[in-house]
Parts: sequence; C-alpha cells; structure tokens
Amino acid sequence: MHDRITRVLRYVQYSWRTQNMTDNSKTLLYKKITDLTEISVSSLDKLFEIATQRHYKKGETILKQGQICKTITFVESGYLRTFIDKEGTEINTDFSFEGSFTTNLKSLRSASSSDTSIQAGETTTIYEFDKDRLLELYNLSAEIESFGRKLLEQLLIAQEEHTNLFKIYSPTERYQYLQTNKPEILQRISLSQLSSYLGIARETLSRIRKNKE
Amino acid sequence: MHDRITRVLRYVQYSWRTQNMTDNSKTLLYKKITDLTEISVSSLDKLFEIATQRHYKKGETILKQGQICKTITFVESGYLRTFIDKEGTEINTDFSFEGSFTTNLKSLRSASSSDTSIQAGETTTIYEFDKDRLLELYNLSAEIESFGRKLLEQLLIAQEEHTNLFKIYSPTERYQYLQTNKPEILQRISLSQLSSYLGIARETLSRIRKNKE
DNA sequence: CAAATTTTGTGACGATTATCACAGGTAAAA
DNA sequence: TTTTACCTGTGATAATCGTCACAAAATTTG
Repeated sequence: MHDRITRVLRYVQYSWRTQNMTDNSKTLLYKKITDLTEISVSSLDKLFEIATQRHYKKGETILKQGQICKTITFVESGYLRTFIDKEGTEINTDFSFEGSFTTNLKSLRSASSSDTSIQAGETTTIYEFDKDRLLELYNLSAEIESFGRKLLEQLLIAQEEHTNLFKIYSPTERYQYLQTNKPEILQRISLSQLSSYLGIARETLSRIRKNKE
Repeated sequence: MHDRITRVLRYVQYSWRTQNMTDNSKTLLYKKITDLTEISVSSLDKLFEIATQRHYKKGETILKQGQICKTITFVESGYLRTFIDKEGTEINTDFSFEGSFTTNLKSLRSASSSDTSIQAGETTTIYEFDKDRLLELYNLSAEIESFGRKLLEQLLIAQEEHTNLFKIYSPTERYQYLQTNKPEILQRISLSQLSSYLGIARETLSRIRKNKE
C-alpha cells in the first residue's frame, strides 16, 4: 500500500516536472540562455524557478523613475521602452525587444533610486528575475554566475556599439545605420519615439526619412 | 644538516612570498580588485600570476585595428586612448586612466578583428591579463568569475552613462557635464583629442570652452 | 636656445539642425 | 461611425555647428 502511494507520488512529480520542462523549453528565454552559455538542466531549472512571468499592456510601467530597481527583466514577447524624464520631456534611451534582457543596472547594483523608467511599448510578456535570488544562485552555481557574466558581456558590446553611433556618425548616417543594421527597430518604433533615441528632433527625423527612402 | 637546508629553503620561500605580496599590495591593481569584490589571498595570487606588467611610451600601440584582441588591460599609471579610424581621421571612443580596465570586448569574445586601436596617451604602465588564462581561472575559481562579472557591471554602468550624455545633452551641456562630473579628463586630455570623444568639432569645442569659463 | 611640430584660437561662411506653429493623417476609443 | 487623441509632415526662421583657412600659442625636439 505504502509502495503504491510512493509510486503514484513519483509519477505525479515526474509528470509535473516533464510538463514544466516541456513548457520552459518552448520559451524564448530557454533558447536565449542555452544559446548564450553551456548550462546543465539542473541550473536551468533553478533559473526558471526564480523567474516570474508577468503581463503588461501598452503604456503600463515596469519600473518608475525614483524607485529602486530590484529585478532583471527578460522580454518574452512585445517590447519595453526605457526613458529618462528631462524637464518634462521623455528621452528614450533603449528599446528592448523580445529575446533581450534589460534592467537599470546602476540602481540594481547600488540599491539607489533609478533615473530611468521602463514601460511596455506593446502588449508585453516578461520574465522577471529577482536580484537577491539571482545573487544566491550565483553563489550556488558557477554555471549560473558564468551565464550572468556572459550576459553582461553581450550587453556591454551592444552598448559600446550604440555609443559609437553618436561619435562616428551624423544624424542622417545614424538613421541609415539603423536601416541597414537594425531594420526591425524602424518598423516597430514610431518616428516620434525613435527621434530621442537617435538624439534628433522629431521634425528632423521626419525630413531625413523623406529624403532617404 | 639536511634539516638546516630545509629551514633555510623555507625561509627563502617565505621571504620571497612576503616580498612579492608586499609588492602586489602596493599596486593600484591590488586596491581596485579588493575594492570591487571580496576575494581570498589565494585567488588574488592566481590573478597576479597571470598578470604581465608592460611599459609603453606616449604614442606606442597596445592594440591595432585589424588585430585580434587577446588581453584585458589594467592601467597602473598613465592613460590609454581607444580610437576608431574613420576615413583617415581618428575618433576617440574612450580614455582609460590609471585604475581602470580596458579591452576590445567584441574582438576578445569572438576572436574577431578589432575595429578599434589602443595607444598610450602618456608614459604608461599596464598589467595585461591573457584571455585564455583568465577563462581558465574563471573555471577554477568562482570568486574570480565573480570578480569578472562585477567588473563588467561597472564597465556597463559607465558606458550607459556615457551614451546618455549624447541623448540628453547638447554639445555645450556635454562639456559642462565633464566639468562638474569628470574634471580630471579636462586636465589631462588635449582639446583636439577630447572633441571627437564628445562628438564635437575641435573648433566648436574651443569656442565652447572660451564662453563657459 | 632655436627650430620644428603640434595644439589652440578665430574669422567667415555655408550647411545642418532645433524650434515654433499648424495642418493633415492615422489609429484607437466611445 | 464619429469622436478623440496621438502621430506625422511641412513651412518659416533662428540658432548651432562644421568646415576651411590661417595666425598665434604652446610644446617638443635637436
């Protein structure tokens, strides 16, 4: 009798596990992590255990300026818009599409108040990683810390590339750069949202687009 | 007799060790690592073991555009200038002063040819960390990998801040930002070197400086 | 110390861009 | 569908910035 219960319990646990794993392996998150780093199933499980799925509608706020950022966010679908409020005007500093990670690292690291806000740009599904739980995992598993390091490397390379855009190219050339290197951003981000991201006035960007198509 | 030799040998080893440790603990590198992360003496030793000290005179090249970057560099004294060649003109993308780390991460990670060059801006002493040996240490010691991750965090925060300069501020405001937030850079970098770093023409920067002092 | 080289300042001018104002379009909401 | 809100295009104008040319100053080198 006792044996049977144990067997049944094991089966329930097993099917829950496989069910869960099957689901996870379908997520973009799963793909992105395994693309980035070699990682064991158990480490992956641990990461998924601390990932919270959330849904946002267009315009809803994930992080508000002044708050302390406590999570790292992975965008499963939709996109997030990061912006700074400069004297009443919103200046977009980043767009995070599905498959990418975002956070306010400065606020996250030093538990200081964030100078940026993050909002959903469309209907968006994210996975949220709590900072403290992630740090625990870093201490527990070298594999996971290695994942964290590689993620940062990737983000830093992208950021350097973006900075250089401003140093090397004129506004017109910056637009052309996006056309050839990141065309998807032009299709999904409205002209008025894009202009501050490129450091150009909305009207100027409108004229650039007119001339260069 | 044999005993005496052993004792002498031990003493020699001991004094060499303390000597060596004393030396290392005087370096900026030592200070910067221990400021950034909690690390054991043995891990620190391992890091110092793979660090090669090198000296450069002003204008000498550490990394040349087209080469594959294989090291991470720590600046012990002096400074390094990172730049891109754009149609014959050098555009400075970074200045690394004593106490900071630099590399071309994109080239380092993917073993691709570097799009930037790095030169000494003054007489400069660096410590060079070989990528492959560093990766070995990452696998050996979670503490060292943690150090690597924290270093990247620091670099990414600085890079984000620098990008936002271009999105939020006008050329004049960018100069003022340096005046209040990084005055040392104005004292050590010549106007003509600084202008491309701020994305401004040399003449314009000269006029800005004239008006704003 | 003097010559050579590099760096900086300045004027003139043209090109680019920002700003303001408003009209027309487009998309979402009622 | 109609209303409402937001996004885009466009003209006029002023401010800013880049470019060219050259002189002055500062720094380096012989």
